[in-house]
Amino acid sequence: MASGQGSAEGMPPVARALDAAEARCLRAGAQLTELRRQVLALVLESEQPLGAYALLDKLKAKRPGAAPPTVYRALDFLLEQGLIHKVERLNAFIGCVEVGHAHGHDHHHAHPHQFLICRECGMTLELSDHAVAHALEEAVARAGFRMSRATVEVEGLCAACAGGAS
Amino acid sequence: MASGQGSAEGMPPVARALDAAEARCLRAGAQLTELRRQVLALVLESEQPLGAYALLDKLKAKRPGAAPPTVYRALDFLLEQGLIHKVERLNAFIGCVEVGHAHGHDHHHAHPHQFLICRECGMTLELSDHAVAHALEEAVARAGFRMSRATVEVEGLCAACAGGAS
DNA sequence: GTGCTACCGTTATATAGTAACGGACTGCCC
DNA sequence: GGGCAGTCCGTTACTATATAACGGTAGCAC
Repeated sequence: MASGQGSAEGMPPVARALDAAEARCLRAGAQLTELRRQVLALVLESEQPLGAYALLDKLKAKRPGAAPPTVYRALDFLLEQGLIHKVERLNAFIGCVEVGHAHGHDHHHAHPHQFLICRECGMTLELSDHAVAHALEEAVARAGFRMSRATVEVEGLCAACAGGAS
Repeated sequence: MASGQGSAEGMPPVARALDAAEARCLRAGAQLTELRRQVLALVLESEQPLGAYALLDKLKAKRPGAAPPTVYRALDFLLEQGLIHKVERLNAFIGCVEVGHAHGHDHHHAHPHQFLICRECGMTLELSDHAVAHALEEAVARAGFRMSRATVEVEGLCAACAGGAS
């Protein structure tokens, strides 16, 4: 396997996600190169969404010559493969929680998802709420639109931060 | 009235919207100054969402000294008053369709809304679908979040563009 | 070999957004 | 009237985000 381990048991979450990404790219006929893998690892290691330039800074530790196009090209690839998402409100990128889950069919990319962003602590949570997705599909169809991708992002207070200060 | 006309009948839509905006600001105790009015007019005159710098270019016709802060300050004000929305996916601004509608109570700002963006022709449609808003509220609450603002933007094909090319 | 493609390094530039300072004006209090 | 605070806006400079364009290299088909 990609991480050189025989099984997913006991592996750190990031390594497991990288293996899942590797497998997914293989199936899709896409190449998860070393650069892309490094960028994906950096995104996954971060708890919070990471801006492209923050990513670039981190990347420079391993790849001194890295420049904006280096990260953006990798990010574009990862977005296309559905391995990460972009949080539009933050101009930042975050790992997709669905990668590595078992699926009956390949959803190529762009599964329905929603982000909850805490304006206090910055924590960002990904939901995959079916009811929201369904309601949105209906509304879009009623308007005569054909949907290809949806961005649903909520800014607010997470449970912890809402508890502290009203 | 602000536009110097006695009634809304027969007025061009933009002028009517400007009057509504004026009234709304009055009620809110906010000042719709000449600059802010000009920026709002430019946003309303455009069929499609307008970027801040596109706006700036247009504004320079009337206000040669205009600079980025000129537009951004006006846009911030208009956003706060709920007179325009920002389309995050496009980094662009568009007039709010709800202004001028009759409301039983003042919703200060931020009514629930969704954008449908045609990737072919760029047309952007604002919805105010209650089912979507409701589903989202429920999902957010289940996650223990307190929502303050939501961004819902769908990229796809409008009826016209979907009809032409499958 | 030649030609093609994908990937990436590199430089430069475009686009989006803010910080910070100062001047003009208004309203208010005394 | 003088002083004071608040709002609005002009102006300069700057930060942050993203892309264009060119060139090199490695792999592969023929």
